[in-house]
Amino acid sequence: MLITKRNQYALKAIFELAKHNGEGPQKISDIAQAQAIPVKFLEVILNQLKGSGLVESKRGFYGGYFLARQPNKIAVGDIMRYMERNQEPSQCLTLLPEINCPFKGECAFHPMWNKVKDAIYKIYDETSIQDLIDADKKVENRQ
Amino acid sequence: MLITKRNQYALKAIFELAKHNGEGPQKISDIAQAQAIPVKFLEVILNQLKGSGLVESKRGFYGGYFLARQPNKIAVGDIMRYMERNQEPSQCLTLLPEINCPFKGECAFHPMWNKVKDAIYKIYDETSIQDLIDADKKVENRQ
DNA sequence: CTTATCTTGACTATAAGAGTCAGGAAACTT
DNA sequence: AAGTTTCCTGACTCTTATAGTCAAGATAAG
Repeated sequence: MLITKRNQYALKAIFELAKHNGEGPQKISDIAQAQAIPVKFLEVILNQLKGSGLVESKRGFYGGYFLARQPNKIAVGDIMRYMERNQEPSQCLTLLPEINCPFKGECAFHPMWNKVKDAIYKIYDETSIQDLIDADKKVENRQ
Repeated sequence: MLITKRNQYALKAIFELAKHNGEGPQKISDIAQAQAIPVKFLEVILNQLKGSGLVESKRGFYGGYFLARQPNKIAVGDIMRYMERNQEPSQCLTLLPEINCPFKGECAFHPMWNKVKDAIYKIYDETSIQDLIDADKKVENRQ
């Protein structure tokens, strides 16, 4: 599938943090519940996300996670790019099958794959977390 | 990954058929060799592709596969759309994780996913098999 | 009637992804 | 200082989509 669960969860977690931006650290368990993410899995993901510099954490009693920047300064593309870079097992899972191509840079399909990749990231980069929050509020009001 | 091997193979097979368009039926084994695809797997894929109406086949001695339309009348999007529709096991593999979204049509991410999907298919639909052939020729000339 | 080729459905294998477990380390509370 | 809450970490298992194979059958040409 285009977007792994892991990446979706990363996005949702940051979305949830943005919702409570300025309210101090948010607990993993709360984020997990709000976004329907398995707690233990989310621990792993958020911990991984710290490496991106997009989120920070605090341990102990009133600990939790919080955003390192304002939601309007975080693009979906920032998250996706980081998560794709950090796919451990192999590189075969990255957005496009560049590695599998037996003809490498010379293959006839490459230009098209690149266009696709660019088109996807154009949208990701145009969409900030704040935009998603705004969209979310609209949906809520409609109900 | 964004594009499964199966879908890549489907695209490559049709690309290969287009290269020899007008020369009569092409054998599966030849296509497989030219495009580095496991023969038995390609048998399955090409057979599946018949359902799309993009390719036709002929059995027996001088049998094989051939295109049902001219390469400039086949868009990559035609192939991709058909292959995505025919992913058997579950629908979770389709291009975007719509089914997995616990908030269905109301979720804040949906508009973005749809934009991404549209952007991808825009490129797929703008690219004909003939375009790929032309790109391929250019690469060959450069060498 | 023999050979080359596609046809078909069931089958197995692999690997990526999803998710868990158990224990450890920091920070706050009392 | 002791106890609780929370994040941290790495190794581990489970699931399932995807990849690929097998074997027997059908059709067309020579």
